[in-house]
Amino acid sequence: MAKLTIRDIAALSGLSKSTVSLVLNNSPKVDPATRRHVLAVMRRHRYVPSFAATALAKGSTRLIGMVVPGLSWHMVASINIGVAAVTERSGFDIILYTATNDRDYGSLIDRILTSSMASGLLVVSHEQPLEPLVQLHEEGLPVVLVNTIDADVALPSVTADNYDGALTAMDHLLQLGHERIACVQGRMTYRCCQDRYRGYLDSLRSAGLQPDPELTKPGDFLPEQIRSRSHELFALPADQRPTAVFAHSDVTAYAVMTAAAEAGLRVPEDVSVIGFDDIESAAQIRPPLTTIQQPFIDMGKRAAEMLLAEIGPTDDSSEADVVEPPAELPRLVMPTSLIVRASCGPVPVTRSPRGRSQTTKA
Amino acid sequence: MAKLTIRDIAALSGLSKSTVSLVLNNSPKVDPATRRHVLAVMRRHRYVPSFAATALAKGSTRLIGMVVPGLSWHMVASINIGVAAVTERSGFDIILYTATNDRDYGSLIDRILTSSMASGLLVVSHEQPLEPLVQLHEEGLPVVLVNTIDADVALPSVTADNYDGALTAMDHLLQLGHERIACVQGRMTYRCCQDRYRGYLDSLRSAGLQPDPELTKPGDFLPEQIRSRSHELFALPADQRPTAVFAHSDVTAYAVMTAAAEAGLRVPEDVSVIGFDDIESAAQIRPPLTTIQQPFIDMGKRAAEMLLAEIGPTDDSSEADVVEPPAELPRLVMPTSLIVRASCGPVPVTRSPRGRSQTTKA
DNA sequence: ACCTTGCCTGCAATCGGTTTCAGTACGAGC
DNA sequence: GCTCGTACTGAAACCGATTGCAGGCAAGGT
Repeated sequence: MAKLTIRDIAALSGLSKSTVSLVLNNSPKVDPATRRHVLAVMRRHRYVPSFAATALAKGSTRLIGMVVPGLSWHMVASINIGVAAVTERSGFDIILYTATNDRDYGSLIDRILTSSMASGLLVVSHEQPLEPLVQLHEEGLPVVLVNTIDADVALPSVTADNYDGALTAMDHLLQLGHERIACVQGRMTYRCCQDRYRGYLDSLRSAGLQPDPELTKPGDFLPEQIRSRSHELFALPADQRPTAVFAHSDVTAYAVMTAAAEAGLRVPEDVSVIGFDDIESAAQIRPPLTTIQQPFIDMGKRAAEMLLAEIGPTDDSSEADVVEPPAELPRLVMPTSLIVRASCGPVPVTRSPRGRSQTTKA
Repeated sequence: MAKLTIRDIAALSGLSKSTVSLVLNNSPKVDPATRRHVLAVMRRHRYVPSFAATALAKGSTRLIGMVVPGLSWHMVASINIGVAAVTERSGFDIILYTATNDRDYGSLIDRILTSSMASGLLVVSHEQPLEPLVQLHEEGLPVVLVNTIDADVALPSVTADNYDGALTAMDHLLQLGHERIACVQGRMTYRCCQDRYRGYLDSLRSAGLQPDPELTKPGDFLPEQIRSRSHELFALPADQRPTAVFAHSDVTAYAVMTAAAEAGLRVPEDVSVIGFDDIESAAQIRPPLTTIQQPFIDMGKRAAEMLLAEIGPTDDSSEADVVEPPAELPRLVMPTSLIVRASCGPVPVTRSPRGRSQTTKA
């Protein structure tokens, strides 16, 4: 009943505290037979070393903090799968910080890191200022940003190649013959959305097309707003109306498709829609959504690996000029991939009868 | 640079270790002025007491474990919002356990609880055997089940009233005049799905209708399977085809609607579909889904509150016959609510031209 | 018979707090 | 001038591990 301590295990197995501790720490200086015996005793009595005591003595908790903007996004759920797979394998556990609106990040980070509650921090899609993190990182605290939304900060990060993804999406539409391609943006304060929009613009321009400001609509990931702005798009006279829409996310694409249906337009016959993310339901809706897949699970894995690598070597390297990582900040940019389903088709034949010349491809 | 300790703060503020500790623990025995001074010194030097040391000394981590089956479900995300709101307010943090396929639950639970890493456990929609948890709970370890899928176990729990929700859903359909109502089931090993099915059957029977086994289809929450089984439903001859479908979840309802569209049936004109959950996109799809809302956020809150209540009173009550909670296991069953949108309509008039006699309504 | 080597013991310090307790300094109240 | 209460001190024990070190004991090599 009363919690067992290492001392009890020592007594029960007829050995000394030191030896038991050595067993716990996989020291090679213990006879294999003895080790087995001790482990058997532990198992029999369901002994598990005190987490707090171990943490205090070792100076490390084997806990990593994960800050997320909420769990409801596909992205977060997927990243977590990757992270969990890696941390679990390495015997780390995850402290979850759901970043609600009003939380005070400064003190949160202090709580986690300064109290050495967590050995490292994984920050997913953070909307808050990152300066405090940069400072802590310079002081030697492992931090990795996943899917960061900020412009370049001096922190290791793992992101998807949003710019290239946008290029790929646009390429797909261009190859189908579309020229009047609209863009329904996500939250433009996010780096990823800026990148996607940059890709949109560059792609048009390098195809010799002039981006039409009329065809760019803010959406901010809000279904209602997306729908009403899409209606503006579809209400345009036929020769100005877009034949395709590049949506900054899959749920944005859903809303665009809904608006299209409400406007009496069929997807993909009248208008093509391409999304971004490849969320689970993308394959299930009607029509199945063509989209750009982001490798979230892998991003989670890689991020966790990077973090563990940063943590690993020196468990508490408060000694010795710690400043080794100026070498080069690891910044992983992972490739996206085009998933072709059924929401994009060739440009409607009835439209644009005048001499469309296929612009030369790069 | 080197981490500050309570001893440093004592020196810096010209006081003793004891006093500083008293300040940290909000003891009333410290002069308010002194307290302010100490706090100022702490803030100035960004001191945060060591998590491990505090945990060791106090015998409690203020960490609660949350075991979830994955983050990708709406349910889990919502429950977490509620849980986080409560724990955050009480200064607890959450250790997240994503229950992947192969994880060894026994050892996991030992790690968390026996090592007193977490002061309590919140188990969300658990598919694993619960006996070890029951045992630990009897030994005095706080556990609360949220949205449990098991039959009654001797553990405190918070669930939605799935049976009543099913009744409400069916009532809605019955009132619209439907009599041939199909049921596309979820994972029938889950308690919640059993309850929903029970509600379906009871509702039919109490309306004087004979449940038609032909109209019950397993779905197991798998979109592909749901679609193909729904096709069987819609391929039935017109007089045997269901005029309404009660789907065991919203995503199930989506798949049913997709199948309907593929079969050339319109929702709700030709067939009504009602879901269960009220996930975010339910209002966004076409047609907006009528569904039964589960109060997940509140469930999370209540569960967290129950858990904290169990933890709260006695921080480390290893003394004194701990066995107080046999009194009554708190089992909270929370009401669901019908959200009427547009996916359900009156029974089609064109159908059943031959002498369908409207059975007497209750 | 001597020296290694391998395995283990016991003791003690350490991690950074909490908590208790006897004791002190100081000002107020009588 | 005495007592009392308040606010604080300093020392010490404690939480349950890790780690280092001196030393013991037995088996094995030479």
